[in-house]
Amino acid sequence: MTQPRWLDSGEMAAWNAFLEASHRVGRRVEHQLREQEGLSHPQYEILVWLAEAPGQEVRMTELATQLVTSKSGVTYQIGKLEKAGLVRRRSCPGDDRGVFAVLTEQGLEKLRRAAPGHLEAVRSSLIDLLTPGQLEALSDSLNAVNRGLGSAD
Amino acid sequence: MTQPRWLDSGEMAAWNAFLEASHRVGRRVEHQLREQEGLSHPQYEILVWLAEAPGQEVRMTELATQLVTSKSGVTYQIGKLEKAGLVRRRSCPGDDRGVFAVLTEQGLEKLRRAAPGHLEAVRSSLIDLLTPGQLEALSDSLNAVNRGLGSAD
DNA sequence: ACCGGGTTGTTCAAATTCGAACAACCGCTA
DNA sequence: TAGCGGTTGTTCGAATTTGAACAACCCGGT
Repeated sequence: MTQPRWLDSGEMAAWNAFLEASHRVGRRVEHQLREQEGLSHPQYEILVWLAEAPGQEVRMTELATQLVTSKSGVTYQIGKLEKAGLVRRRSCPGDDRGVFAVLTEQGLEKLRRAAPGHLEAVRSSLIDLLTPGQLEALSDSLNAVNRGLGSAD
Repeated sequence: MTQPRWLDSGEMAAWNAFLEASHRVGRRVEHQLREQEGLSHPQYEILVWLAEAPGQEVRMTELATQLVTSKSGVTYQIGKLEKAGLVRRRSCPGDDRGVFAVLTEQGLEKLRRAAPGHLEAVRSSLIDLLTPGQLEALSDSLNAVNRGLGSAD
């Protein structure tokens, strides 16, 4: 460890803004989904990823990677969604270890019903608070961050 | 509810980038603190807020507001920090309901030791991945978001 | 066919988070 | 001073998350 590399006031402000925004936005989105749709945000995200995947199915580990969460977390949430009939499990042909999470018809229906309210929450919590230029700049910056962190896990 | 206001591809990309960055950055920072300093991120944040406050003390509810978390969450974490000797509680003169969380000498020491590694993690997870221009743009955008959400809780 | 290293998904215990409920208290008003 | 709406911090149970440990499996080299 060499000299500590402190953050200047601008860098610190950016970090604090990032932290605060993460919490505030995450909180609002989770509340909306929970109260109006009876879904947690992780659950909703799973439904989205499944709906967009070919065959509406994704392997458990790939789901964990995409959602940036733990494997056990995915096991837990898929269990919940399965009990609710929104998702089912399918063993993976050609790999006895593998498990596909598959979106059910009910799951797709649930997603369709939940989407408008969720998107409205995303708008009011983030999108509509920014000018088009700000939004684009935000997107660019965060994409750079994600590119930087995606490789070095 | 009127017509659903869908997100265009740019808006959706921004939202996904925000979600992914929140998870990736939060995860890295939490890991670093946990592994190298034995602190959770919420705990570290509490120490920072206390250190910066006049008298190194903050009321419980104010702490919850600043950290954008729940009151019971603060009660829990302060309990942990108190057991570790990093924080102590002080009843609030003039308001028997009130409780101050006070940073101890040990707590300040802990913060001083933990800060360099934490800041290095913040750098490698966010700051150093962006150009100065990108960082400023990010800061501006997120500040706008926080201003928008700060009032309408 | 058989190892040996790597992968996959689950289980488990521990830690954390949240909101609702609660008791105690504050300040203001009649 | 008695009452009442609002605030404060804690407690409680339920839900969620995590990593480590694990059993089962895959695959390439021998």
